[in-house]
Amino acid sequence: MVRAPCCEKAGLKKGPWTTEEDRILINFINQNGHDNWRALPKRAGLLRCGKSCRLRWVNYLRPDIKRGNFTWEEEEAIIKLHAELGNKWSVIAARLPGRTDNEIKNVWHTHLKKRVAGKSEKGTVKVEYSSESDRNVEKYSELSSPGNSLSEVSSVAGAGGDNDFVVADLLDQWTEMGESFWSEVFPAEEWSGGSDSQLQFENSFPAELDGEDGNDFWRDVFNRAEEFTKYI
DNA sequence: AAAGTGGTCAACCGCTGCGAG
DNA sequence: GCTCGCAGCGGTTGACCACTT
Repeated sequence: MVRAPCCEKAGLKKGPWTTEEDRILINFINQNGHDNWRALPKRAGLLRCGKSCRLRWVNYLRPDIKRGNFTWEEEEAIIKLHAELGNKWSVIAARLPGRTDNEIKNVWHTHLKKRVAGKSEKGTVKVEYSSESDRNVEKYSELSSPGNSLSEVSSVAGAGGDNDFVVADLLDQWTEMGESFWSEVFPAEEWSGGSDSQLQFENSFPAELDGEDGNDFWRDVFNRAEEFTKYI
């Protein structure tokens, strides 16, 4: 038996949403919720299929969506999570509050994939750094790329004898942080900021990892990563 | 200034998993 | 246990924009 299409094709609008349609959808969901996407467009008076409405809401209109460029931390988180989970965009998105699976998928295909591929090509890549901190950032990111997943880094570096403690310490701290950080639920309002959203992200790290300026943990990781790279 | 090229991102398509009957 | 309908997911497309030649 052939399943009926998700919506009748005739009479339903496709393509970019207008501001008027957005307004109607937002108003309707604010008043009635979205318990039934299929019935929603009819009830709201929209000439769209339920799928289209859902997508528009989830990826664009939801109030807790964090707009703007991805921060470096977010990009590195995506790289790390992708190395662990593969193309499970919705799972990755669930761990990056305010970001959508579609957005993450796009950013992966547009730049992160190339970044990772470039690094794994020969192990090292010529990169021009605008500052010393950028250089630390690059070194740190090498540790978490798919070519150097944490488990692989561990096994490779683990043969280093006396230097094991450096690796183990770094990984322990990262793992500890990872478990609590990624599973922690952040209130949506903390993520719905405007131009200062990066600051909000930085300030959202668990308190135990947070230093005087909120970035001591990351700085420590970068410094340790730099030290770590001497041994590999 | 115009044409060509590449990057970005919103949106669509088709498939899958799951719950209800 | 089976079928159906639905929401959700990941892959892909295409329009738009910026940059280069």
